[in-house]
Amino acid sequence: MTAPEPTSSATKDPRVAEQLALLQRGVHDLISLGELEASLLRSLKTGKPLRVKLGVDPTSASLHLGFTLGLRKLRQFQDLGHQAVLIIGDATAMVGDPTGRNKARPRLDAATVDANARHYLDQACRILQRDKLEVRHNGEWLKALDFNRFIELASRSTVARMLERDDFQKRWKEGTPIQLHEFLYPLLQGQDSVAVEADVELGGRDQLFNLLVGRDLQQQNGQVPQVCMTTPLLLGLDGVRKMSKSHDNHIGIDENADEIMLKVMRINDGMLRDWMILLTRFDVTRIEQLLDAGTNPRDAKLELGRAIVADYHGADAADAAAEGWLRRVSRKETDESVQDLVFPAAWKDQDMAALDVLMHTGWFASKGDARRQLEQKAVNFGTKRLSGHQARVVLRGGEILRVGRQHTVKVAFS
RNA sequence: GGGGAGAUACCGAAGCGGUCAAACGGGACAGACUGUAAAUCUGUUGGCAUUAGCCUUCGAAGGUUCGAAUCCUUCUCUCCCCA
Repeated sequence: MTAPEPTSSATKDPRVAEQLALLQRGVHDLISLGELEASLLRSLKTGKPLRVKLGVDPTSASLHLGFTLGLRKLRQFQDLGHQAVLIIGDATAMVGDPTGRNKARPRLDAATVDANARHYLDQACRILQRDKLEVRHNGEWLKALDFNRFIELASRSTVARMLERDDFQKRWKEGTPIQLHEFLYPLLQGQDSVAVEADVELGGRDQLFNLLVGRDLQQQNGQVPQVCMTTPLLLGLDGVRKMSKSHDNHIGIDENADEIMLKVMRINDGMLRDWMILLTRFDVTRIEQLLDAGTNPRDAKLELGRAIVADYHGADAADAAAEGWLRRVSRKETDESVQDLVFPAAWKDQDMAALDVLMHTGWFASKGDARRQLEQKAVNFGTKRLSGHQARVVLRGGEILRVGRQHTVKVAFS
């Protein structure tokens, strides 16, 4: 995390200073501060809002918190009266951004991209102000590139320049294939900046290279090169790697309130500061207070979870989720809000093999899997802990069935 | 165009004719411990079966053999070196 740099002494206008203070929070790279100041000042003088671009490739069906850093930053620009331009990379999604990959992204077909794009936009608008948002699909101009223009674009960079990149270099050394079209990706993204005449482009820190290409292309097209602003990479739930679907360490913004709360509570304490800076509007004093040795990290985390849930489900849901977590996880109380799981009516009051009951839940990939849970004393039924794969139970209705930390339901009948 | 190397379970990686459902590490899951975590310790980690055991898996398809992840043939994909 980069601490906010002091704004340069050249800043005379207090309104610019104010905008900068907000915009610099949770920013990793800023190319450059001076240019951003100048742009903000120019915008104030002319009354023309800055065009701030953020590109997302609809490569999967849903967004996770990692993606929201850029969206949140974009929202800040919106709040300051600037023009947010969200690029849906329907064309680039089919190329596949090589950034940070250790292998080529699978290329997607048009129908999938299309479906994803719609869903993305929906989710992005939970953070952005929809009515003030300009949404563009880059297929609009990229798919219209003719052969000459395309070759010209490809001539704007060199193989050596591409190979300088960490991700490519790693793949090269490891002997993982790099496909030719992957080299084109940064150029295409840069072309987007030209097409929408971006003043500022946002992206994750691993996108810096791509963002910088945009500057070059704009300059070659007689435009003022965009300011590049990157957000840090949000660490995933494992606390080691960046949040990513493929690492399965993500929190999806369409997950329900309790799930989000549960996951937030399980991040390790060391990640608290970053997450609060990046995912909440807590001011600095608040954050310091929550991180103070006198505060139980659990309570700080609960605040964080509440703030995150509130963004996507509202304040009431956030309070309920926090309460629920305290009851269920912290105090291990069973409560009324546990969901019913319906069993066949014929099973009522019957002496059953616990194994069959577990298989009915659909939580386990195989009987062996369920058997293991029983052997490992992971299964609680009512007030009893079951033990051994031959355990038997009698379902009467209303009992709480809990397996490990993941699953809790209340027994019901059809 | 020429020469070499390789494809093993979720991932990395051993194994090179039987003792292989396949070492080891990571991940994941469970239990103990805790402030929710993390760390640590313990256990589990193809399917079916109460045990014995049976079934399916080692890039794909064929073949050799009593027996193949291990040998042969063809195919697919990848990497490296030289042009």
